[in-house]
Amino acid sequence: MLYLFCSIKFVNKTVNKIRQWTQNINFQYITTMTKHQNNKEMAILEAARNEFLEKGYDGARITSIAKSAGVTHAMLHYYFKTKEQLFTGIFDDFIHQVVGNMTELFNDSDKPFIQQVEDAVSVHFDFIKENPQIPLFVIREIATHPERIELIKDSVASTIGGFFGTVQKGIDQARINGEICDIDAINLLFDVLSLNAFTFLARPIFFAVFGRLTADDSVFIELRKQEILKTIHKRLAI
Amino acid sequence: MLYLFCSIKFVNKTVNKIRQWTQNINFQYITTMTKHQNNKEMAILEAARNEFLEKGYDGARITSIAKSAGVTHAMLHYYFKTKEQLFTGIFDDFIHQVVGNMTELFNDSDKPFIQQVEDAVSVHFDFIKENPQIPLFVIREIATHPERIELIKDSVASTIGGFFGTVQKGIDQARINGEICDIDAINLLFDVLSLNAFTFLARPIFFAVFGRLTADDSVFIELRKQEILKTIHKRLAI
DNA sequence: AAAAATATTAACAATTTTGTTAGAATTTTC
DNA sequence: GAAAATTCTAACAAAATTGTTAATATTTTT
Repeated sequence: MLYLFCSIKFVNKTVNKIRQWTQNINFQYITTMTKHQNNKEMAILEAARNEFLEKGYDGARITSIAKSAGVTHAMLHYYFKTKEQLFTGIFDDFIHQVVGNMTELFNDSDKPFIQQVEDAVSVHFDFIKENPQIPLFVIREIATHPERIELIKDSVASTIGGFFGTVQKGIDQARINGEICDIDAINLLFDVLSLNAFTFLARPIFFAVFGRLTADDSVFIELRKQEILKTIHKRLAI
Repeated sequence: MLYLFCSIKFVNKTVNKIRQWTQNINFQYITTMTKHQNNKEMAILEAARNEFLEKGYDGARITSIAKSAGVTHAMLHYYFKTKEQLFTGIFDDFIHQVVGNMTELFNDSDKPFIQQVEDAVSVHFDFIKENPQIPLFVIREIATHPERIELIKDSVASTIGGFFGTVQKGIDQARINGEICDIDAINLLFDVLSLNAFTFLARPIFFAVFGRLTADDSVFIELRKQEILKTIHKRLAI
């Protein structure tokens, strides 16, 4: 769960031992932290995750996070030097979770390509359904602080790049087999991402306006999923 | 442009004359403000609009707005009592702009329904292209402050409700004519909104990751538009 | 031109928010 | 069990942020 991320406390500890402190130590190459090794630190991370997801960086409050975690805010500054640093770790974590989920969507199988795509759409939809705040979180933070994406650009680009290549190969082969019509990988994936993510981006507004018309939140979400599967299916069909 | 909105100064002025001050005076029924009537007030509104669009309510700063507008922040509090009040006016304005644009998408014509839809998709896409920050702005503010939608819920719901009815009638008739396949208005409009809005929601991320692959921002945007038109067309085709 | 209304400024103030520090308490290491 | 490292607390502090106020300048009305 926690990629590229460990606390200042952990770095300090490590550094005390190995005596190699630098300000910009590369977190990636330090052994990842054992979970539940430290209750308070984990409580802070959990609280910070929720606070940042819900309110974004600008709306989040260090004191509010500390209160949720059941610690003083001085404690929070002890484990994580600044708000920015606490945020960066959590942000990187989400980015890798999103990218990781995407790149695992296609698993080699003998199924027809159109079926593989539908499976991927379904898995992706369910992932966002389980993590409905992530799309807005990522979009909002990149939009308000564009410089943040620089930190992860290269690592993400290569991962995603390979993934797009895989999908494009699948498309090319399916085209040769006469299974699908013409489309390129980027547009197909952008369509899927748009339809799936926007369902949950717009949900609060939709239910504020149309709540009285629809029986139930989950009923509408399931209807959207079926509609998206149909839309993508028809987009690929010859 | 400015719906349901006038400044405290203007209300004060009006109230001084008509001697009918109440705290919750209904702005809607006060004569709308003449543009350019007051340079400083307009400069504040313009600056606030940009600041809120760019940074959201939580990230926006009264002093920053005042500086952009070339006035002291005391001046800003003179025209608009609080940050919240300044924001509310601008927010309402955006909501009505978005809803207004949507409800004007379908104009009665003799064209085949599928062509009417494609025209609407194109107009809607271009609207967001001209106002690319609005979708994130609205989604973000509703997500972080859900109570705000209550202020406009009823007025918006009825407007949108009527619009959905119009679209549904068009669908029903086109179905009878054998022009399109089965779909309901809400899903169709949600599809269009998803594909169009997400293009611009994801653009900063997309270009951070894939910028090097694509020649130009505007080229990609145009490609997306064509892809969306194709996707909606195939979704409706029998 | 006098009076009234409106616009503007500068200084002040309350609160929030992030961050620090010195020292005490606890745990770990030797 | 002594020394060292660490965890933790309470109080402090600096800066940012929103908002107020009293006095002054300007414009509008009569």
